[in-house]
Amino acid sequence: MSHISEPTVRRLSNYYRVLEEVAAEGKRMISSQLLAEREGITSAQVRKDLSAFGSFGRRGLGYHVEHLRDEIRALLGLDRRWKACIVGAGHIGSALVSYRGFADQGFDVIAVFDADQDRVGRTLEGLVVRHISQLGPKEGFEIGVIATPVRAAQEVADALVAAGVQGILNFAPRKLKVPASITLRTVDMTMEFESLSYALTHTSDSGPRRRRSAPRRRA
Amino acid sequence: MSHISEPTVRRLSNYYRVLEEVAAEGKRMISSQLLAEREGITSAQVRKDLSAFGSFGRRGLGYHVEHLRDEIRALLGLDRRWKACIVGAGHIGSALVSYRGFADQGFDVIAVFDADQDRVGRTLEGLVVRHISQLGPKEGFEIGVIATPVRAAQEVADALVAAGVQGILNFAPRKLKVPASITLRTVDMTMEFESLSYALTHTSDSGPRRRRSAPRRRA
DNA sequence: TTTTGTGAACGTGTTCACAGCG
DNA sequence: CGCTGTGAACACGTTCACAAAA
Repeated sequence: MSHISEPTVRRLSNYYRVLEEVAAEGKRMISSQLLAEREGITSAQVRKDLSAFGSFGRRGLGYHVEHLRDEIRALLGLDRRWKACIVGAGHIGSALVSYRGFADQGFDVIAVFDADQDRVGRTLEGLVVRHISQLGPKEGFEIGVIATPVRAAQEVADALVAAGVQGILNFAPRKLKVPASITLRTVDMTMEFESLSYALTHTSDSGPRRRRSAPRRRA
Repeated sequence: MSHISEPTVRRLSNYYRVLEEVAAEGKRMISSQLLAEREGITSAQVRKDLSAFGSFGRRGLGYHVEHLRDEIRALLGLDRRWKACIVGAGHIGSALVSYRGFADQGFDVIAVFDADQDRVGRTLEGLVVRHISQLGPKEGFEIGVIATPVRAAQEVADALVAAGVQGILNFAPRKLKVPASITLRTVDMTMEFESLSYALTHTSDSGPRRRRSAPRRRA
């Protein structure tokens, strides 16, 4: 199974959700063609992705829905739970603590930290917000979630690494530096806003109006 | 400037943030090399990206920080404001209404909708939550943000399109169908969780433990 | 016949390396 | 000399097309 590309893992995530739906609909088998249609991709892509992990299908029949779903669940590591903490009890941090999807995917949020004394001591979903200085290796956090303002993000990342986490989910719009042994995923909403803004500016109405002078051509 | 790839636009977003920082530090010029280092990419990538839009640099000197920052701001369409509404006043929706980054990037959230009568009438950041049935074309929303549970997402997307939005920012973990003329960007946290879970499962400790029986080889 | 699994062909995005210009 | 702008080379991911299996 050598090396798996990032896009493949992301699509695996999608297949998993589709398979859950299809299983709920009671379908027993599904072809790569049908899976592909739900995702808006080609059937060859689906087969390539899946074949990177093994031979899950049966020629002439397709894939067994529940079996494939369970295989993918295991591949994604969703058949176990992770001990997670959230740093930052502001708007986003609070929303994340309450977010059902976290628990559903196997993330147990067992602590919330913040640097602001006004927030320390408050209760969020049954968890008392603790001061960031209490973040340490004793509680065995495996995953840390960064939901702080940008300026604090790198410092918090360092603290999480020192506390022994293996993975970090970063919601601050900044590229963070972590040791190679730590897995980092960043959810950068700012980038999505700007990508949307770009697309809206450069489609339909009036096009990419050039400010000042005439359009230059390259030599 | 023909066609610009999605990755290029995303990096433009990053360059913009770096340039804001560098400008604040008082630096006048910056080379593609230095810009690249901050992003962890190659200098050739930076030059290729920028040259797709014009010749912003000076050979032997580099790029003028403030000038380049302003050019990119205009390219991303950040030199204007967008009228936006948020649908879903739950945890995530509430967090987004309060999110500073929205306003900073030129998004003016001027309305919040929800389907739940218990939430309708509440106030979020000075905005009264209104019932989803009031979502219509009269207020001239240009961008709609979906912050509802998955099951409502497609229906809300349809309603936003009917209300005349040009772009949709979707926070529900589902691939939505919208007309080709509408720009859709999805922030799928679930996918990031799962990608993180995958990475953690397949690195370091014990590797990708195979459940049941021996690994099959392909024929 | 249907549909998978996969080598080969293709296309797209990244990196190299250097000509060109300040 | 320093650094940009860019064609050419390269790497990587997607799609094609078909042999193999049910």
